[in-house]
Amino acid sequence: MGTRQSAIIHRTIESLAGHPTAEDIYLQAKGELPHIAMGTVYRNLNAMVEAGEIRKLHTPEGPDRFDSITTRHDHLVCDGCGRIDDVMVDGVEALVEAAAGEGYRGYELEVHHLCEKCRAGGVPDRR
Amino acid sequence: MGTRQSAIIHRTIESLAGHPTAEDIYLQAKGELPHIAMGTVYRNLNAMVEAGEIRKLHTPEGPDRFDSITTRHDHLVCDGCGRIDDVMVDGVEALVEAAAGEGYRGYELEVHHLCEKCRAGGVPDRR
DNA sequence: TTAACTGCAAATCTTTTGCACAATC
DNA sequence: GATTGTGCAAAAGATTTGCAGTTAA
Repeated sequence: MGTRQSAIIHRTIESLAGHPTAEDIYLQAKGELPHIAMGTVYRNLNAMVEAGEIRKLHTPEGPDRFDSITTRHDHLVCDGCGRIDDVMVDGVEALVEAAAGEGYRGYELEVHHLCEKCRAGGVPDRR
Repeated sequence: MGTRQSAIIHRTIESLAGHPTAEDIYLQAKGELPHIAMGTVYRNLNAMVEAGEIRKLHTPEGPDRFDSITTRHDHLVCDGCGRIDDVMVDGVEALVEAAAGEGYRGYELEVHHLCEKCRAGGVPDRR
């Protein structure tokens, strides 16, 4: 079932907490398979997104991030350090569905805040 | 008050309906000022975003888009053709605020659907 | 005149792709 | 043996940036 690289990439994205970038995954995988190529990582990641196994997140600045949790959840983005946490905002779906009408397919909700660390450290927010 | 280019860029983004890309704005502005440079467009656009005069939208594929409407509103994205419309989903803010806690700064809600045209035309959705 | 802004082109960064070779079925 | 996937390197796409020259205050 699949190649060595594919297995490693699957395993890696599961093991990496948070929302790793393709490069995070690449570097991690390189530890196990030093000749693995960036292109291979992207190809596999994209295939997994296509298959609905993982999600791709687009960030304001910097590279895309990948999310191995595919159950319904939202994201809490720190405008200071860029850190992304998972969060659940209940009750949104009904509102959205009503507004979208026919053809509705889903939604993405991004909550912005300044995390505790950034508030404490006086980190200037980036937007 | 500002340069000729800045004025044109301001005017252009106001006049362009929808959610134009930097290139859309560049091409339009070129009509008035044939030597205007892409870098100038980006620099001005970024300054306007910084100043809170416009918003920047990140799209899954393709370049960023700019939105001259800064009042609270959400986006309805067609997964078929990529078209972005404005939409209002009321009642979300209270839910989000409660979930975010201290440090809350705002949210972005993207509703995905297949627009009428794409449903009729049998356009395969892109995600 | 000084400071801010522009045009141009090159650089950067992220992601994709062509192709010859290797691994899998 | 045929197909599918990989490594490598080059290409592509979007955005930023250095710098010399221009424009605005």
